[in-house]
Amino acid sequence: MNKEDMLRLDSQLCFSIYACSREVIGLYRPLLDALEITYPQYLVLLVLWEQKQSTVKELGKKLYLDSGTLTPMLKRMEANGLVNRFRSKEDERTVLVSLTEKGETLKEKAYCIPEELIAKSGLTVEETKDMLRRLQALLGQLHNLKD
Amino acid sequence: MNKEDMLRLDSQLCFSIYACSREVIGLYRPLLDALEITYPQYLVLLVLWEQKQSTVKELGKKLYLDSGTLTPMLKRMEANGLVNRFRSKEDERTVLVSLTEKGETLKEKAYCIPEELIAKSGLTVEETKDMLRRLQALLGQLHNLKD
DNA sequence: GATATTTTAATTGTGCGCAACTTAATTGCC
DNA sequence: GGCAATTAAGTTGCGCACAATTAAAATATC
Repeated sequence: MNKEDMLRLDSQLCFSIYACSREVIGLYRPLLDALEITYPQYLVLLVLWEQKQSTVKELGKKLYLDSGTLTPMLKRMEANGLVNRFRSKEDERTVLVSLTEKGETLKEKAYCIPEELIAKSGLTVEETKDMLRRLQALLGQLHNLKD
Repeated sequence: MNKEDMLRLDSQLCFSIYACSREVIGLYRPLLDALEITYPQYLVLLVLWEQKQSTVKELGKKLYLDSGTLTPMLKRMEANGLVNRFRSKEDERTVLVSLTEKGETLKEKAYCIPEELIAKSGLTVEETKDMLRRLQALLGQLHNLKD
């Protein structure tokens, strides 16, 4: 395979990966619009619906985002009444993030999102789980490559 | 599967898809930094290296980007001396984008990108092609879902 | 126990991504 | 030909991403 073909292959891969993630976000958008949240905000809420409270650092680790992204985003979410932010008493450096009543309640409306998307995609739950497994394997590989 | 488990599955999928595309871009970043271009600019150049000239509309179709994203990006690339932009004579609405000498030359430096990444990933060319096929199939499915 | 190092958020600045809107050219239709 | 509808870019405004820097608290080292 010559270098011209290699570059063409790279180009197709770059296009596909880029477009895929944006298509997925585009699928969620109308559903998330109904909850008046964005996709990254949905990710934060998904974490908080699981564990009620988190720190900025922990959110960053789970979502692969840094404070430069999270701080303004969490401030917007606070302004929209979804979360509370306050400094930890034990360690004044860390900021704790928790759900408000409104943020908690939003979970009820969110249950329909995976249901609608799975229905729309025509995938079975097992097929979806399999896709997840492959994605997570890929993510693990990618993460290790950075060494 | 109850709705709680469905939401958990959705959450893992959302995290994985989001993180994957950002990890990939992160892999390219150091290589693209050397060329002083960003990932989306690399995508534009990949198109122009293939066909020398394109329109904003055509670029948007290939990269799934609209003029609100492309116009300022192409202006930055023009300011960096990578591309020329000019209105078509036949149809004054359309803007043609072509490579400058500098943009053309950059291709030589870009050949090493797919080589380095394939080497780093440990994948064979065949495995990479297979991954591309699966990605393109997924992209096609996703695109059809919007109906 | 004072000082250097590390850790955690916040801030600043640049570049997308996209919705909504505007402007200007072209096409359709009568 | 004249006018409405369509099409292609551009503009505006907001929300991420992320690099680089700063500020403040905690920890390590001596």
